Amino acid sequence: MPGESKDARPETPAVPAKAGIQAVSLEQELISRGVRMTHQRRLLIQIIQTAESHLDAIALWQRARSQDPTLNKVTVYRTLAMLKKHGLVDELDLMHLEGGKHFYEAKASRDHIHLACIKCGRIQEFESSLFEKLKGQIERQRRFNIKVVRVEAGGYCDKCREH
Amino acid sequence: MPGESKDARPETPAVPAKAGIQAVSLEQELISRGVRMTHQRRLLIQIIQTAESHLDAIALWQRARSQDPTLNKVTVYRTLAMLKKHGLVDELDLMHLEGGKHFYEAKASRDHIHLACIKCGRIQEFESSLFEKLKGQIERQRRFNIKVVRVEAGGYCDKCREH
DNA sequence: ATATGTGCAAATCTTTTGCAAATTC
DNA sequence: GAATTTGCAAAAGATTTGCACATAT
Repeated sequence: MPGESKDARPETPAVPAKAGIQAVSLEQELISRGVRMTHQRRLLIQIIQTAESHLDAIALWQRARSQDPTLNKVTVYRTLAMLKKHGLVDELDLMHLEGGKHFYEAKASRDHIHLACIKCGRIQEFESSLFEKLKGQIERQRRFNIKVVRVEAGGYCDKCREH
Repeated sequence: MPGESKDARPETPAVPAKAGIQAVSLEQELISRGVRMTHQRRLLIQIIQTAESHLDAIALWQRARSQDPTLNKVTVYRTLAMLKKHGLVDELDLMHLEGGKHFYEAKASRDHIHLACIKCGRIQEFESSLFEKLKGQIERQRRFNIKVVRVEAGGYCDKCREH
């Protein structure tokens, strides 16, 4: 399983996704990159693309199993690793509100921030041009070539604010 | 066989020692909050405060053990949970360059961004007033009461940039 | 035909839990 | 002395690996 993991750092650095891969094109995108398509992969990426919330590996597996009961958990991890390597999904922690789980979402056209309410657990998304500016500042000032960014905030949402 | 031993990437370069809450005051802070002090806790917070890099639970445990060989790993996890509960440490993932580990640092006086190089593994810190503005924008526009924020970027550092 | 992906079982790693003994206030 | 914390052993989760078999191109 070359390129997948054993070593923490991917031996082949992730291929960056150009910002903005449309929902429909994930499969096409993979094919164009020479990735072999299997029905397991098709099923998994379809679920990821249409999920209404952020799924962790097990949740994704459970949904996939309802369509194909033989699909193995390991295949889910391997597929996620492959998508990550291609920069087609973002991996989130959502402030560890649910322990050490990792959550996934199809790479959005524009980076967004995740706001996790520590009281009710709701996850909101937030886009901002300031965020884009901030990225530009980092790239310029540090000459750092950003491939992925993650911003997560934990706190109280409007409905749960303490007075 | 816990620890950094199996990690292939060179030891992460030093990151400036944290001094958000002054070295001496973490213990005072805990005491003032009615937290019972034990020599285990004193040892652990001293290590966290003086660490030159971000430590995960096992790395912290190994350092502590060299001072007190009887200190149990479980105590490390429990102490970290306690510090997190009091908001005295920040928990980081550093873009999962090292798998699912969580890293800790004493809460700094000013939030900063972590830049993780996906090639050499170096972690840089970055402060910016744009970041402060962004937080303000989130709080106002979403009426979201931020308690913790984490910004992490993965990419190529100035020394590892491609081309 | 052949490289690549999958399922299965087992291994790793990280973190959590139950409980008796030790420690702090 | 009562409440809290620790160590130890064991459990629980999450993710990875080795290998024979199945599948895609």
